[in-house]
Amino acid sequence: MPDKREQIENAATDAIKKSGVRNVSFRTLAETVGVKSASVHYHFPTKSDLAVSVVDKYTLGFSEALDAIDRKHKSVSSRLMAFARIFEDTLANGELCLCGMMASEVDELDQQTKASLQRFFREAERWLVKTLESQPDEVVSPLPPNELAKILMSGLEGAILIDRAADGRARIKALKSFIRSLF
Amino acid sequence: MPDKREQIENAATDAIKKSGVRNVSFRTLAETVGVKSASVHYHFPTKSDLAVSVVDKYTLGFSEALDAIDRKHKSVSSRLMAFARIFEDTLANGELCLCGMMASEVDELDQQTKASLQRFFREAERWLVKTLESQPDEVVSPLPPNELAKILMSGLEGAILIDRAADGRARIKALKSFIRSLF
DNA sequence: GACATTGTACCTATCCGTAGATAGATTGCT
DNA sequence: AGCAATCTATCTACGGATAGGTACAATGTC
Repeated sequence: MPDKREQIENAATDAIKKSGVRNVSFRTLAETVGVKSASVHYHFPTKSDLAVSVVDKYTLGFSEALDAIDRKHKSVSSRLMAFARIFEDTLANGELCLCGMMASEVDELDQQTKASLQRFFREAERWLVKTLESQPDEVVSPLPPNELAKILMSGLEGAILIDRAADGRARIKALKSFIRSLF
Repeated sequence: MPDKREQIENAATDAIKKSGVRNVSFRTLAETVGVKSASVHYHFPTKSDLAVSVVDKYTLGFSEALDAIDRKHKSVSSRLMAFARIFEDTLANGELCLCGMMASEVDELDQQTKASLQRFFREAERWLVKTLESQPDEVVSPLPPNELAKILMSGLEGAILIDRAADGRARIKALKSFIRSLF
């Protein structure tokens, strides 16, 4: 059993992916991990502290997943498909990408949390650009890697957003078709 | 000055586009239009009633905007660019598409509201398919209209979601490049 | 035309639940 | 003894929702 602190972070991550920061309460979080809400405040004095920790941890985990993709897959196309599969799995869990969800709440986030959030998208897109540039001849598209990366990221975030609301997975499938069409 | 009822709907629409249904309160809404919260409950007994009305009204307005596009633009490419511009304008206002925002809250919506929400995406994508099929030779893509429509819709929803969080408009621009690349 | 009835659109006041946050006592490990 | 982690108890705030009342216009009836 990990630290209570870590359990709280994990519970918060799950809850936020399902219904956002606003819907996560210290009380519910506390019940989930079996402590009192005051104890949650001990580890994370304010909700903002919790949000920043959760985003940073998520970004780290995402980054590690990308490293794992680089190790397991060698072609650009299989790397991109593996990238898409991360989103597909998230959708299968009835969740959104944590940062996609929090992006919808950006109006209510403080500067620190927002900065962490922006870092997530920057890093994800940076990996996509790096991947697309690694084998320039492999990709057949008139669009530069820089723009393709943003199209893919936006498309995948939007796909799970809509598919989840529509109780389907037609959009994530379409995004995978799009990736295949690039090769 | 329109009906109070309509004023309430409009105020709710604006507020939801900025920070979601959860963040809209009967009290704030009432203050915005200059009545008491009980009066808002008079027009919309529950929050769900309000949400359904707002989504349906938004869908109607969106549909009318698409009709206007059909009247003003004749080529597929200019129609799609005009479609993208709807999202671009929304982003410029610091807002999300009302239904994109509500899609992120789908866990907390009741069945009626969810059904209305799904109708919005169905209709928007139906227009895209119809538009893409209207001049099959004009579009150069190996992907079927059906999938292209979902890619475009997901991409645009995701683009404004991320761009708003990132204080930029790079992603909506990339989506417009994508549309141009289809011709 | 006059009077009673009903409906519309608001009001004041209040209920009950939940939110984030804090103070201060308690426990338990080293 | 001292520090970390947790507790109990409580505060203030705001949330949706409801009860019950008022003013006034519309409608129906004699």
